[in-house]
Amino acid sequence: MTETASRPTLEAVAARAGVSRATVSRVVNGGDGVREPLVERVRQAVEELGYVPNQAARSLVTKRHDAVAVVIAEPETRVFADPFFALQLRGISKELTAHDNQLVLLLTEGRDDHARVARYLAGGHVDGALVFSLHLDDPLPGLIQGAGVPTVFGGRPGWSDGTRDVVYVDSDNRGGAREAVRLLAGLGRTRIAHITGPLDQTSAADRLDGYREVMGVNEPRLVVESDFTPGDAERAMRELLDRCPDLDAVFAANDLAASGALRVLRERGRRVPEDVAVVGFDDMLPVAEQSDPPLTTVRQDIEEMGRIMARLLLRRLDRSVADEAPGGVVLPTTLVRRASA
Amino acid sequence: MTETASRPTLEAVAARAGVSRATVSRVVNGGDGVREPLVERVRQAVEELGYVPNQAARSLVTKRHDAVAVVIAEPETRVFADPFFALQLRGISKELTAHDNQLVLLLTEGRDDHARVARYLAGGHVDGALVFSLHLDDPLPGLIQGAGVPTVFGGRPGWSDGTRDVVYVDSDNRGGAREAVRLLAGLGRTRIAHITGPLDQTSAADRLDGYREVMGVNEPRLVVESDFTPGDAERAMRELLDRCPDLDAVFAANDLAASGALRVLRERGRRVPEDVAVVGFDDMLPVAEQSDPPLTTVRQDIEEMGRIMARLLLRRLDRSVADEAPGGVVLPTTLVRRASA
DNA sequence: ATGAAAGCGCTAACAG
DNA sequence: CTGTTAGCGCTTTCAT
Repeated sequence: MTETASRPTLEAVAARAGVSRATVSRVVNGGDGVREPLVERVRQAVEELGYVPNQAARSLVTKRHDAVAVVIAEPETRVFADPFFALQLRGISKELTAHDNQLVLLLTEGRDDHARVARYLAGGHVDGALVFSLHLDDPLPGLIQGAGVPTVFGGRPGWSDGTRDVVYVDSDNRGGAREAVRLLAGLGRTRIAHITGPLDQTSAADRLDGYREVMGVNEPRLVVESDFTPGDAERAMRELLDRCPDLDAVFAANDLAASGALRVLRERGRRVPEDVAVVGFDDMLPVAEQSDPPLTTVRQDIEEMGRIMARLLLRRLDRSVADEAPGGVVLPTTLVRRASA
Repeated sequence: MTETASRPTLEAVAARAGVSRATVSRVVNGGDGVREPLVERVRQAVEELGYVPNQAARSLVTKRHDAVAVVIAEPETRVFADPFFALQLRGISKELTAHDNQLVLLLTEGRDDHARVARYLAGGHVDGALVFSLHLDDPLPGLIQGAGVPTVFGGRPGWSDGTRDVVYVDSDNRGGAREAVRLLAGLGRTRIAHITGPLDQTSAADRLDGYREVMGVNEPRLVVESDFTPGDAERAMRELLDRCPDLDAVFAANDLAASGALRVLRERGRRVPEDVAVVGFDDMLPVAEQSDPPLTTVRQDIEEMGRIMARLLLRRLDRSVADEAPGGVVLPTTLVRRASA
């Protein structure tokens, strides 16, 4: 590794081009109001010296960092077992880089990390934050709001039931669930069970709400709480089958859970979809397409969600004044019909 | 959002504590050579004002950023369909934050992005880079080496066959493959097929090598190239079955491919493991444990790989001089026995 | 052991 | 239009 040999500074470029630092700075930052011949000379010098602006110095004066933090708070390891965040990150990354912003990733694993993240955000290293707070009781969102950094949340934060002016992007979990259950009902199924996700997450709670809205009557025997994992969904499915041997459909809160349900159904000799129709949620391709039978499911465009979060934040950062639509953006879902229902 | 109200500076703390900026700086950075009573007073002032050092200002003088870039070059979307990178990121993140370093994530999607990444790295925003270069012909690694940033690679880079002094961390793909095939052979299987990964990736190539080493004879009819996805693995499995109807085992280059193979085997009426034994690679839990039957597979500790990469890089950064063991670190794999073989 | 002062590399008034 | 001049907030000699 060659010694970094202190990269050239503005000064050096200026000398080389025979102009002042200010002029070089102008050219480097867009070249407005500098006459063509000079611009050209400076460009040349920049090229020859391989000049790259020092971001630290720039930030020091502009107070801009062109960087945003992505905070993923996830106590459970589960999250990394599905491609959810990966997709979201990709969407975010695309949008951010399209606007020359860097993505600083902050993964948290527990209470200690919370303090660290709060400190980091308060330290003004980044211009804004994109936060995924999945749990109702998560203290992180509060800390972050306290840090005074413009923030957009991924998923409806549980603690902001309408009042606070948080900005968030979410899928239409409730609407999607309604669609799923309506499909099942339209198929003539009458005993439609629901395997929920962890109800301390708004996405799971909203899906349950959607289910209930369509079902009308509240039939607790048809609902069992689970945790979005296939393993626990198997347990849930068994419980459901024991309680209601005559159920003829199940709406699982996500595809992973649906795949667990499918397994139990097969093991118990129920044919899908003939005896029991199954609908999942997410349209996580590797799971939904590869399950047996392939899953009918509610698709949400995760990558797009990420992109929109980034876009919202960037817009907020641009117009320095807080403006327009503080609330939430809710993305539509679409039903994807495959073999399981 | 309250106006950021310009955070307190060192100056402010100094005033408050009745000392000089230099003293505050010393305390903030460890407090060596400052007498107890003063240290206490400064600490107090820092606390009261909620002072957080401005990283940009600090970097400007120290030329240190306490940040490292993680570059994930992935032309294919496939990668995000499995939790591989997520796990690796988590390992990296843990190690990095344990040493007060930030993680800047750079995702690339094509040629344009390469230039951008190279520029970013050359721009000296980060102290080092962790790079995942999975393809033989990837130009990125070269660009990065050119940028003169200390780098550790994830996975053996294809272009560095022994010569260049690259640092990398990899699983023992070849050894793991050998173990898998030996198990199958030990089970009395004699016609062991192999579904490979994309052979322009060293991991896939190494696994194939391991397979061949144990098989001894080169029997091309038993090997078909695939791409790590379940869908294409199905195609591969069918081809294999057509060419060698009497095969009695298959070693798939990863769990996803194994799951595809399993599906075709079932569809063709072959019992697993009675008729055909199957072994995968990765031990990607949601896939390996949930497949039917559960997969016997070669486990690699992805998270640990990430952690070690970070550790290596951090060590490199500490001792400013290039020192010791430049080569590669190869992590052992372990065979996990489940029902499929 | 502490303080004074000199920049780090850049942008942003302000002159000219 | 271009150059001059102040700093941005911090670390780091160098005195004291």
